[in-house]
Amino acid sequence: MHTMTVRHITSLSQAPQVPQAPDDGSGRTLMKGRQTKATIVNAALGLASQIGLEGLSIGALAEVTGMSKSGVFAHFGSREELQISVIREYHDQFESEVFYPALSCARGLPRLQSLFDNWMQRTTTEIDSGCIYISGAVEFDDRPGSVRDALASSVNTWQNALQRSVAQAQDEKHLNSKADPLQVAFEIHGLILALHYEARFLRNPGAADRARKGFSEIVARNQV
Amino acid sequence: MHTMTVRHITSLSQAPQVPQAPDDGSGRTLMKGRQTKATIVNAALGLASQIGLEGLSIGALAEVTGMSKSGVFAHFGSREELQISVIREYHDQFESEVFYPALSCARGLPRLQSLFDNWMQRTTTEIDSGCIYISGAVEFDDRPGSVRDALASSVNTWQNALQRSVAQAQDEKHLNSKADPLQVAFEIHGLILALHYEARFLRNPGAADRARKGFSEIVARNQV
DNA sequence: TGCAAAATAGCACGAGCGTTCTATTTTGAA
DNA sequence: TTCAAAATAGAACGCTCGTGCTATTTTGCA
Repeated sequence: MHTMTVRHITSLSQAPQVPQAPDDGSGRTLMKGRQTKATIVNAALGLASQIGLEGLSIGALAEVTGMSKSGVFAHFGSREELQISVIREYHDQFESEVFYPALSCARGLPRLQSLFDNWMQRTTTEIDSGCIYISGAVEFDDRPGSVRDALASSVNTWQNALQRSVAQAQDEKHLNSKADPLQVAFEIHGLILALHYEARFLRNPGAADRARKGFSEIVARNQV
Repeated sequence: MHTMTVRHITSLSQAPQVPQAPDDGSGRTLMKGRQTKATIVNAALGLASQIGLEGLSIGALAEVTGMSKSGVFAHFGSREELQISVIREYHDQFESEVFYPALSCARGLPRLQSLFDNWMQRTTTEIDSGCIYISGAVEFDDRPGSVRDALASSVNTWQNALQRSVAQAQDEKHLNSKADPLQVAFEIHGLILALHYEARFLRNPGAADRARKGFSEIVARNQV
């Protein structure tokens, strides 16, 4: 039927593609699509935490959010873009739960201790929920592409922040100047990974205490 | 039709299960199915190391071995049983590459050092190939079932062996009797996990050296 | 050498996947 | 209140998956 509706052929310089800024907080001028997308990404993060970024499926996501598959899909254009959105969301949450709060502690050892405490707090939560920095690493460790790149970049940002904090503790003479920030960060990372592995997979009790003990030993060994 | 052969993974020497002993070496009396199954399991282990136990597909396995899907399938009866066979094979290889060779070193610190060296050697290889004890942990950390059980049981066997070796080093007065074997094993495990994560996923150079350095620090701290 | 049993192949099934195309509903500025 | 644009739904596609059936080939003792 009357399919030949003549399209309005406008000029090549189109109207703004992503129509005006949503101005997130104040309600109005915020297009509904943005909030829906945020809802989807949050649901996706919850799903991906448990079953992994690779286990994430648009069908399951549609069911959880009460939308249609194509409705969900349209917000991302591809599964990869959805996965990247999830990584970005996790990155933001990690930053605001672990990194930023520690900035209110004094440079040096206090801040390093705070970074570790916050990280422990987050990891303890993730014993139940799962962690996409850990599961994603094994899912994408030899699967090149934009998802892997986004994940690695995000993890690297955090690792660098941790290493900087160790170096600052050296500057403040809280830690021995002979210590190697890369070495210290490596060992701390190992404690977190072992905690996640032994508590979440093996369900061994006491893993959190061992991680904390390990951290204090690392600090003690590298103190001036 | 299918007899459930739930074999005990933790036993050191497993008796041949169903039809009479294959007498592996000499050719005769060795049913062809057994060698084919061994071929499949080996191919499956290679595949699973790279893409994970969950990524393992019977179709891909059939292609790799030049068989039909149903031909491959018939040897296992289910995908789960195939995954468990792979875990068993990995367990055996790990035992004979990491655990048994260390038994020729003297009880105590020499044997513990040998266990760690062999483990490092194996993990270094797995930076390229992948490790199903690590990838499997995140794939099955909240997916109950026989695959998870087999994996956890296998990992626990190794953890116990490691802890025993630490305790023996205390008996031999090589390590401080105040040390906690669980704590020491936890920290060593963390070093291996960090090595795998940072070398395989992040492609950071120098991770192996940092793991070795970490081990020697743990030993030094717990020495009498 | 014969022949049951074991091993393997061929085929089809139902389900779930990401994605595309088109139609419909909803939105929000003019 | 109007109406183009944005958001969402619906249906269909080609694909791969694990698994179940039935045929065919191969094996290895009698």
